[in-house]
Amino acid sequence: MPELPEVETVRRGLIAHILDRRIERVTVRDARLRWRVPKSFATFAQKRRVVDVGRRGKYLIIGLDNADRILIHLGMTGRLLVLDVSDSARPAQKHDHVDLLLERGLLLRFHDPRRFGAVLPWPAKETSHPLMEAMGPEPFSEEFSGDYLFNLSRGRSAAVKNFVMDGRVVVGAGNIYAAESLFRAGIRPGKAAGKVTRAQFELLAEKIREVLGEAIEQGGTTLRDFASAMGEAGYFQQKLFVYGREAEPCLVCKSPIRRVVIGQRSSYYCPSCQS
DNA sequence: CTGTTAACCTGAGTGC
DNA sequence: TGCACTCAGGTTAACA
Repeated sequence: MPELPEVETVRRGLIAHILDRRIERVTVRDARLRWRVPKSFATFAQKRRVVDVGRRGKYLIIGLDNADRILIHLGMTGRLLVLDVSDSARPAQKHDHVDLLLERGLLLRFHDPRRFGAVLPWPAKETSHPLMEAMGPEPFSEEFSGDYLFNLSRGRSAAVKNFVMDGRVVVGAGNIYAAESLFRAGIRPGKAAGKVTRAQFELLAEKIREVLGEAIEQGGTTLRDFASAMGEAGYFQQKLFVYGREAEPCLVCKSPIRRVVIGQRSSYYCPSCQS
């Protein structure tokens, strides 16, 4: 479900609710996520106060008062729900895998039908986390630029769409936003990364930032089940030019949008606007 | 090193 | 209704 804008939307939603609250109790109903939630997790998180809600790529990083951190990844279908215990006190539903009961009657609940997500401890004594070591730059960082993409892509035969979706190249561009960025930059998704010109990468880097930025402003893209922490839908889907629009007319030139599979993922593009 | 593929898992939708 | 099949916002591990 979530690419960078959705994770950022969740992060912003969480800040208002969980910051400065103590974690009273942790319940792990099903530890079988992308990686097992370790047995030690409850002890690790309990009695700690939340002092920060950060993000790196698509990972949420919940900072605790002893400098330990909780890593959360939403995978494809993960959701984090902020529930008011006193008013709803809903019993756990199917796929409600992890609960963090916070002080003053708030419940942070991790729900994930496909279990591609993750909830992991990240102890303070471990400076870097193995899952983040090889991670590429944030799209809004100085480091990320057309030159950066150009230099890194020389000699690479992989499709440019796979290239920008590779988290080691740049974080945050998933299947939707990669397609939308490539459309706005006028580049076909299947084009070899090594054949994309410097000028094209300059435009692409700009469009990636533009698309991600607009999506964050719109509260993310809601296709099936994305909702912010408070259950609000995102609205960026109304601004999608190509994603999920196979055979529909291009919003710019009316040519039918094409769908092709690249790297096992559906890829959408306009054969006339993109070359 | 680069590139490709299978795999992890459940649910929704479609066509017969 | 039921069944078989395809597809889905992510990422890693294993292979060539």
